[in-house]
Amino acid sequence: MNNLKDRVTIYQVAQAAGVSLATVSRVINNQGNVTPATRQKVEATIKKLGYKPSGLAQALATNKTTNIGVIIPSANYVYISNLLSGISEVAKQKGFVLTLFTTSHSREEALSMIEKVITTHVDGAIVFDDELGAEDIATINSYSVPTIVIGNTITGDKVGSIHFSYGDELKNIIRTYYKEGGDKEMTFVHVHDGGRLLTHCEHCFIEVHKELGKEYRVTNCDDSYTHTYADFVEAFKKDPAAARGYYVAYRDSLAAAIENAATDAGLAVPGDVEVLSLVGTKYANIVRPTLSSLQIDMSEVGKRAMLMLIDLINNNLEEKTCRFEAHYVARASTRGE
Amino acid sequence: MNNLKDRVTIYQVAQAAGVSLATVSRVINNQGNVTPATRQKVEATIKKLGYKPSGLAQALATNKTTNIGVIIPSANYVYISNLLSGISEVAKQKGFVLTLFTTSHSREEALSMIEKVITTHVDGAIVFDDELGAEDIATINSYSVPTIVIGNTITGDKVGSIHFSYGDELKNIIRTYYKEGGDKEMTFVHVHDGGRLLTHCEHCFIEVHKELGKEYRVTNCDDSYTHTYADFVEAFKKDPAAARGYYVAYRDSLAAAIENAATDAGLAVPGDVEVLSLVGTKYANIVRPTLSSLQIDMSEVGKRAMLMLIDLINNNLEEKTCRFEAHYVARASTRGE
DNA sequence: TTGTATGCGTTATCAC
DNA sequence: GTGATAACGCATACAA
Repeated sequence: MNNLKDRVTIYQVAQAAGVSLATVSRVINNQGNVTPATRQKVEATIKKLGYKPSGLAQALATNKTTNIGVIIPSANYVYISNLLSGISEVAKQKGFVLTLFTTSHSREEALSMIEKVITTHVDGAIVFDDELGAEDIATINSYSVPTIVIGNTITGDKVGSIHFSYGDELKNIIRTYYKEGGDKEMTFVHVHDGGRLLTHCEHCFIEVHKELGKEYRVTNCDDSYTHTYADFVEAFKKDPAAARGYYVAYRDSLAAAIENAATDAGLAVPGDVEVLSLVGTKYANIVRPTLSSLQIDMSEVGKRAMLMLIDLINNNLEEKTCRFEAHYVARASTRGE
Repeated sequence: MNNLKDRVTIYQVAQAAGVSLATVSRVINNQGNVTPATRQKVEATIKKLGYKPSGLAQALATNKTTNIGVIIPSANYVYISNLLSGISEVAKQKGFVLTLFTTSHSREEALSMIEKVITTHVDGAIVFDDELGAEDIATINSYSVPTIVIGNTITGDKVGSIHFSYGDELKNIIRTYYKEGGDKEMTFVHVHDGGRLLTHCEHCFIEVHKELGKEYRVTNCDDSYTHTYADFVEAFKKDPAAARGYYVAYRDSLAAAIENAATDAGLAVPGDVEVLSLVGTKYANIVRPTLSSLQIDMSEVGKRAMLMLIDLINNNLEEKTCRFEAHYVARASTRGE
């Protein structure tokens, strides 16, 4: 259990080099006021002893960890790892390190993770959890640790946010579809605990249908390719006539499950079945037929979030909120011209 | 910059509750020897003041962070996020937090990350970096921070390892292919900086071909779906006759690029072109034709790594090394019966 | 049961 | 230029 016991400390370096620990500290931090001679002497013994300063003690003394807390749902979706990858890239470049806190689509867990983030003493945090509401952001704000919330519009003194414009774009797609003669009934494929982005999209989906006076369906599916595929194959085979429709799915793999099910059930895509993926990734382009999708470059979102956070930490953040437009890419899974 | 300045300390709680800070500390850590009355009093003021203990100070005092350093290549491949997800799950369950260090397929960077891990004062580390060699593991070992290395067989006093049996299984596949009448020439699709796992596979690929006295090809491709797809489409269209072959690709998306290119160039899969993916994920089952692949459940690998690490930290690790078998799943992208 | 004193490994403010 | 010394926020052995 004494795994860190044999750690070389600054004091041992000082003793071995025959100087005071203050001098060693100066050498480490590249501060002036130290003779080249003694500097070399100290640096030599540092190398000899294999000394590495304790980030812990440094952080305690300076009140600065170079540590960013990242709260994300544990599910390993491609778009989340893209986000993480973007955050990570900028963080590394700017000298920060990421501490990961994963939640499982539950508001309570997200809140408890936020508390954990506080005790972990991070310089800032990036939160991507769909379950968080306004009052939760207020809680975060009250801790006064700089935070960027992704997928929300709420801001605060120490809280900035990035949100997505999925709803409007989805509405446009649907309006255009009917206007250009689309005649299939649309089905929104709902996922349990999909988060507020999905809820928002579903809300918009229903709204625009009511506005247009069109019929629509909402169906549930499991958040797994395999299950969804099996369920739809069964449904499609049981009643091919009823299968005909335009399906709006949350993610690529779910959308792919539906189009694969259709194809394997002998239905034509997009002839009989059209499919739209809301959160498209590079896989929208890999599966066949290629998936029409709404796309947001989550890696870019991650980079932006990290940059905003750094500004927020330095009290330099001008625009506290930032909007990412989802843009529609029509591919082969829907009709188009 | 004084973002943490207004943090409530244990001392303020003690003062507000009219007790000594030692008592507060006892309450926090649920130690006995404290009257229910004072306990309640302290807990009340903790809640009132919104006190959260500083993990930093705790770690410094106890010489224990509950922090695991994870070194992975920054590339956001699905199999890596699966690994991370597995690690994360067990870590959370066991009360550890993950600090992420990303590298970019360079040995130097991996080594510098290891140094960073040391200063970050983690309780243990999990390293998944294909570029690390034996001497590097020795370096890790010298810091005596418990470490699990994934993708390597080397161990040390404080170093355990998990390795994969890709090579043998790949050789079996190739031998079986020829034995059962497979007549296509095989091409190993090489990726620059693909890491030692890829190198190992390539080595085995060549070895078994020499053993069998068969011709083979090795070609380079870019580590990106889009580029690889474009390159292969061009090549396939230019010379469809030469295109005929069995291609061994590193990952699903690369393999998918090849089979999509073949299909789109008017070639039949697996009639004219057969494709095998070395590191299969769930996407092997989603793309069409489905991809024959070697599979290892990276999430399971992650879980196991974390469990081994915990044992290592507690000096309880019996088997310092562990082997994961890659198993072959024949799907529609290769001939089979 | 509770309080006091010391140490964890640094940085930073002083004197010298 | 260099060396004592006090923080940083907490845990803990020891004393009361």
